[in-house]
Order: sequence, then structure tokens, then C-alpha cells
Amino acid sequence: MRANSDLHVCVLGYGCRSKPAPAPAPGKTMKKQKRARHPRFAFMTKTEIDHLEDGYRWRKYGQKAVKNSPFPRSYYRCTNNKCTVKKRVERSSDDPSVVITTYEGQHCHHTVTFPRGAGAATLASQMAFSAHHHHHLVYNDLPALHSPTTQNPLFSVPAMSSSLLQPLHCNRQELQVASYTTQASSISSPGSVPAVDKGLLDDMVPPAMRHG
DNA sequence: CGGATTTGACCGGCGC
DNA sequence: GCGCCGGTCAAATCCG
Repeated sequence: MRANSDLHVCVLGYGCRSKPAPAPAPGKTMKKQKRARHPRFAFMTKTEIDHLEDGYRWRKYGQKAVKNSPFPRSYYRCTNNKCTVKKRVERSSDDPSVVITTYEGQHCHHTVTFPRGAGAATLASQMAFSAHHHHHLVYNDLPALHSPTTQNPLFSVPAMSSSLLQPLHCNRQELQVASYTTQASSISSPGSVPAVDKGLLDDMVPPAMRHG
């Protein structure tokens, strides 16, 4: 059962930790890089589903109770062994119906299965990744995730266009309908955030998807 | 039986 | 220096 009745996505932003990556201290198993250098971005999804399907396969590798939230935070890693993308999933303490998903890194492969019910997650993630590619959106770091009222969302997706729920049938025009340019410009102060243009759209839509 | 999930322990960063 | 906290590991467990 997919509770996709009220899917609402807000891309919060992305950024790289500005902290210098320290030399890997002599730990027991080289504890990876403590400070990730990968681009990160987070978006909020108003959904009852904890783990949104975004077209990629994720393996859960941890779960922790976090200080600011009564809900645990889950840690996922892309199951593709060549892909180091990670994501964190947690519920907003302010609004339990809102799931905050934080992606870290970029997929080096396409989706294994195109999402059906939760296209917003994929769309938002691809938008943000694409935005990173195009240097359209630059955040120093993530804004306060736990303060949805003061955040500065880049995109807002109040309602999932039915076209987005048609996997493999999304063509350029359909996606353009859902490119949220007007939403983004109305939410953000003029000029601060460039609208999602066709170039961006072009980048976020895999070639295989375009001929619909 | 293989892959995914759970869960407690461990480690490092950071603030005090 | 110490304690808190977030992030990751890895063994155990679950599930198809």
C-alpha cells in the first residue's frame, strides 16, 4: 500500500562540508572519511512512507535515535558496490508526517527501477543533483532541517502531477509541466534561485526517458 | 541459502 | 580532558 495521497516535497538545499577532511586517523578499519566531501542535499517529503522508493536500491546499515527528534534516523547505502551514495531518513520532529531525506554523494549509475509511487523523491533528488552539476544552486550547507518554518526551500511540489506517476512515459513536456519553476520563483526571493530551466531538465532526464 | 534488516558496540569530532 | 552525540561497523537475525 502506497500512501501517496499527499506527497509534498521540499528540496532544502545541498552543500559540501567546508571542513577540511582530516587525514584518516589510525583507526581500526579506516573509518571512512568522517567528514563527507560529497555533495549533500536534503528534501522534505510529506508522506507516511518512511523509506521512499526513488528508483535505487538501498541497504539499511544503521539506525540511531537522534537528539532533536523522537523518531529514529535511518542510514541507507546504495546497494550498487560502485556507488557510494548514502542517504539518511528521519521524520521531522515538528511534523511527524514529514520525512526528511538527506542524500550524500552522487549515483554513478541510473536507477535500477523507475519509481512508481514516489516519483517526487526521485525527481527532487535528480533535480538537486542536476542543479549541482549546473552550479545553479549553491548552499554552504544544509539549512536547519528541524525548522521547516524558517527554511528556504528551493522547490516545492504541492501535488504530484499524474504524469510523474507514469513511469517510462514521462516525456520532456510532461516533466516540464512539473518543473516547478513558478513555485520556486514564488517561494524564493527573486533572483536568489534561478529557475529550473530546460537545460537542467535536460540533465535530469535520462535520455532513455525522453522519447516517450 | 542469499540478501536485507536489526541492533548494540565502537569510534571520532566537537563543545564545554 | 571529558562527556555527548552522530555516524558506521558487524554479528545476529529475519525473510523470501
